[in-house]
Amino acid sequence: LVTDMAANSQFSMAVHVLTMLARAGDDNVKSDYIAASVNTNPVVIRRILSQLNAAGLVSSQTGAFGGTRLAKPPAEISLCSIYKAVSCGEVFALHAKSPNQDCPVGRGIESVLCNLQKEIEKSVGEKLGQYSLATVIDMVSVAHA
Amino acid sequence: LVTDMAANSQFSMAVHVLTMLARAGDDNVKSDYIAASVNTNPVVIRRILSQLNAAGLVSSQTGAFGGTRLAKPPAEISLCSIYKAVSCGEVFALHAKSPNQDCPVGRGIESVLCNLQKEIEKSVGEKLGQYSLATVIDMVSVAHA
DNA sequence: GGCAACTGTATCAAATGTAGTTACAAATAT
DNA sequence: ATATTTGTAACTACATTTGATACAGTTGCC
Repeated sequence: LVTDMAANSQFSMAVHVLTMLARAGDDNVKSDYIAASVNTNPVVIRRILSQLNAAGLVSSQTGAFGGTRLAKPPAEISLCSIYKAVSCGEVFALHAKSPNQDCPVGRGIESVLCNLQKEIEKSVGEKLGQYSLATVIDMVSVAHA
Repeated sequence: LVTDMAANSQFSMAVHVLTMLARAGDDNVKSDYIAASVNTNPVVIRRILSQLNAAGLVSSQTGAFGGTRLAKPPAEISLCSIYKAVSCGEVFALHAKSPNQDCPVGRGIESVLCNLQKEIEKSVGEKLGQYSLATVIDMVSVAHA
C-alpha cells in the first residue's frame, strides 16, 4: 500500500461495480467476481452494494447461487443517483470550528459559505445527471475498441 | 475536539481570511488577528496565507508591523482562483488501486472516470468563477444588515 | 435434513489527511 | 539592539478510508 488513502473513491468503485452488473444482464453477480475486477476485497464491494441497494439501484439475493443484479435498466441509472447513493463528502467543507461570532465577518460568513456549498453541490448533481450508466458502458466499450 | 476532522475546510477558511483582508484595505493584517475571527491557531492561518501568496492573491511582509494584504482588488479575485490556490481534493477520487487489467471493464473504466473527473472539476471551476471576493463581501454584509 | 455457497455486517488494523500546537530561524521597523 | 511578525518544521490528536477476518443468516440443491 503506497497510495493515497483517506480520499473517497467510493463513487469510482460504485460506477465500476454497476458497469459489471450491467454487463451481466439479469444474471446474479457475486461480490467475489466484482472484487476481482475492481482489485479489492469482496467485503469492500458488498459495502458499496449495500448502499446502492438502499438507493434502489440494485437488488441482491442471499444464499447459494445468490448475488446482485441491477434493479433498473442502465439508461435509467444516472450518475447523479450513484453519486448520491454512496455518501461522498461535499466538494468543500465548512469551518470545523464555528468562527468568532463577535466579528462581523465571522458572524456572516458561515451562511454565505453554506449557501455557496449547496449551489456547487447542485451544479455537480446537474452535471452528473447528464450521464447515465448506459453512457459509461458505451464509453468503456469505445475506450478499448 | 468533537468535530469531524479530515474534511478539508481550507477553502472555507481561505474565503474567510480574504474577506478579512479585503475589509482592511491597504493595511497589513496580522495572522493573530485573522486567527481570532476564524477561531483557530495563527499558524493555520499562515499556512493558508502561504498558499494564497503562492497563487498571487495576497502579499505578505515579515518583521515588525508586518502582515498581509490583498494583492488585487476584491472584484478581481474569483472564488475559482481561491479554490485552485488551496489544494482541495477532487470532487471524487479515482480507484486507489488500479483495477484488474485482464477484465474489459477494469481496463476501460479508469480513463472514463478520469475524463469525467476533469469535466466535473471544470464545471465546479466555472460555477465558482461566477463569484468574486467582492460578491462574498456583499453577501456577508447583507447577511446581518 | 444437511451441506455448500453467498450475502450482510461487526470488528479490527494500517495508512493517510487535517487541524492544532509549540518552537524557532529570518526579517524588519523603531 | 530590541520587539514584532512571518515562514516553516515537527509533533500530536483525531477522523476517514480501505483492507481483512470472522461469523450469523439465507437459500438452492442433493
